[in-house]
Amino acid sequence: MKDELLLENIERYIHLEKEEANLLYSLLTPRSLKKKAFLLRQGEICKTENFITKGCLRMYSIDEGGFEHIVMFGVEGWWVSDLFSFFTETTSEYYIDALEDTELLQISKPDLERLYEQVPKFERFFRILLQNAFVAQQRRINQNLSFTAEQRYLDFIKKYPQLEQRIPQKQVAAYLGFTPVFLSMLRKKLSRQ
Amino acid sequence: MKDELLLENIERYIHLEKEEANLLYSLLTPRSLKKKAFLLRQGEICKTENFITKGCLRMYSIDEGGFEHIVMFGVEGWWVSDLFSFFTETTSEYYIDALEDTELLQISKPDLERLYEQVPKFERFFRILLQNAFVAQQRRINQNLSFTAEQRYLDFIKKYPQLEQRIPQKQVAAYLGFTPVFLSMLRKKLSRQ
DNA sequence: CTAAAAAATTAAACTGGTTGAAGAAATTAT
DNA sequence: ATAATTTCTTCAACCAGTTTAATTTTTTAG
Repeated sequence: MKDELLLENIERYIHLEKEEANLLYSLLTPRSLKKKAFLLRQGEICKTENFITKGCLRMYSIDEGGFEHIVMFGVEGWWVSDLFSFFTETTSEYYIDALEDTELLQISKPDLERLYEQVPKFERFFRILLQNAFVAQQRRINQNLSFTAEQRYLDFIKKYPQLEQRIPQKQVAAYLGFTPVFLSMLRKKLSRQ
Repeated sequence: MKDELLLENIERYIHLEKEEANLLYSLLTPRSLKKKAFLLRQGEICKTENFITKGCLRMYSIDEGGFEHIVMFGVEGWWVSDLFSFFTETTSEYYIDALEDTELLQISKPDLERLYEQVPKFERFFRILLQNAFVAQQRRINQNLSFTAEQRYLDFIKKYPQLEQRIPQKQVAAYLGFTPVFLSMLRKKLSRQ
């Protein structure tokens, strides 16, 4: 049932025969994460790509001053992992933890490479995923450069209306790049108008 | 001779037989761009991936206030294009122009797909390219969130020392996300210490 | 259900970075 | 070479967003 989420996700870009889908599932490992549990910590190597079937993750760094900065959120239907660490097998600078109880499907690097070899189509699929992620990031860089804090917030709630309801405001602030105090002032100001 | 730059670039990730390299070159078109000439304008579709053999390009947006924001630079050995526009064949929000007289090798989308089909290794190569670009962007997002303007500038000159010499300071400011005036003040302050 | 902890609000003082304007320096075109 | 244009610098007034800290509200854990 929730497996269908992954197949839907994939079939948007490539068509899979039943055996190919079966091969994929034979290589995936389900995993549950309780709220606040870590999937990855700074200094560890990210060993898997992770597809979220339920729940919500965030990937973030902690700066010298101890402040958290969120580089990405993930919810149902999204892939989340530190691709740099995963691909290069070097230690990660990021943490990934669960903002809600979360269910994942995980694939390891050797298994992913096996998959590419046996069904080259998958290499295409993961390239397309990466393209989409790349484009979303580019958009974010551009918006961080050209938008004010207020514009970025309005764009965020427009783009992820569900997400804003699900997660604490301080996480939104840590994603948008300003303080929770400032976000609170912003919201007040916007609600008055 | 400068063709070798591309081969070196590719051979870092995949090994090419002579025929495969020949096929690649048969699909590449050289192009020259005079300084200030446009490779892409907002509203156009980005028809090619572009490998720089000489010179320097920037990809940027112009906001409502008329300010330019640089999402990426490219110099010799780099690939530059609006991947979103290229992949989806939709109009671009960006401009790409030359900061110096520039020489390119271009490949069109149909030719790239021909290349993937005939030599699937290339799909791997371009996926790796995309991975690297993705990681660089993620790093930039994280730095924009966690670093001050001064830290970002110091990181920039450390990471691209050559580039800072080659391009006007105002372009550096448009990349880092602050004003040329502020950059000038920063440089003065840093030179005093 | 209650206590404890975490998150959100408010206000005031403050700071990093902007704005506008004017002159100096460097680059470009003729 | 010279004029025209673009870029860089400097300064002072200004504003968007931060900081600190106290209070209230919401969430979590037992």
